Amino acid sequence: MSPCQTYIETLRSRGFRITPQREVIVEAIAHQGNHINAEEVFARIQERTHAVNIATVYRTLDLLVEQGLASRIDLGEGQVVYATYQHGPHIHLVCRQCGQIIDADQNLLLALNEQLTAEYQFAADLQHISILGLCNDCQTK
Amino acid sequence: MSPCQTYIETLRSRGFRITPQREVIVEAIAHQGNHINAEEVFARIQERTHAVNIATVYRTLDLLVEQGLASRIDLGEGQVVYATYQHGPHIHLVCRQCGQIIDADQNLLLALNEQLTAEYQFAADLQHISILGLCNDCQTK
DNA sequence: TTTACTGCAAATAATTTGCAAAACT
DNA sequence: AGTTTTGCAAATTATTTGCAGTAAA
Repeated sequence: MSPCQTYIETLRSRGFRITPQREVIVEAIAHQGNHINAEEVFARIQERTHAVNIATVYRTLDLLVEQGLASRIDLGEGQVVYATYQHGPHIHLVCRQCGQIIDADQNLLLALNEQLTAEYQFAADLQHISILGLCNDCQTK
Repeated sequence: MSPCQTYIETLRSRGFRITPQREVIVEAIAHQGNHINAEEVFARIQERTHAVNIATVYRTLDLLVEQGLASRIDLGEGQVVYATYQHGPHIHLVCRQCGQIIDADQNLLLALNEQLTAEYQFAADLQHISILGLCNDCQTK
């Protein structure tokens, strides 16, 4: 079963109705291996059909996040992106200059996470970590 | 010389004009030892005088950030706060549930920062780091 | 048939901007 | 005096919401 079918079946099994809109939205986010924002999901769907409204895109993305099938990542500077859980956890390195997003291995966070737990009793949401800074190219400019 | 006088003098020495608005805004952000958002700066000033407009608050906060006297920290979930540099660098642990912000020692980041530099050539902006998660109280609820 | 879901357009919230008037230096 | 800065109100952007109609189950 393809990943998007799995998401659809999970929603159905939890009593949600499967509409054509939900199907194309799930397909759009699941096919994008990477993070994608709501407007991009909308634009991608519009290329083929105008049968989905932007409000429905937002509502469906919210549903996926609520149901634990996707995560919403706030990159800072007003950028919010979504990704399904098949796109595993990692650190988002966001370049303040060019906007590029580098995905870094989340293993780098293991030590930090342990310390946050031990010293601050804080359960960091590793799925959502993003760090602002300058990428290699933008440092020299 | 008090910290806010230092900020004012720095601005003056760089050729910016010192208006009463800028003085009260600098005072508001410098007195708050902690981070504060634009609306809070505005509200705090309004308690005494109505002589400052919200647009001016935003413009002055931007100026302080541009001039390297304060930092803008995007906490995620649409929350943006400001703090002067006398409030040193640290990690902001933001509770997704209750909104509480815990300031963690940035020394925890030193190892991570080295790895980001070595493996990704990424210069993380340590002044601006915030991590979403659940605080101790909200974990048990 | 029932009631969840969608489309539409209006509401919201936080921030930004254009422009003429006010005020630092 | 000359230019920077401010106030005001309108624009912007991303997202949310109310409500009546549509369509899954």
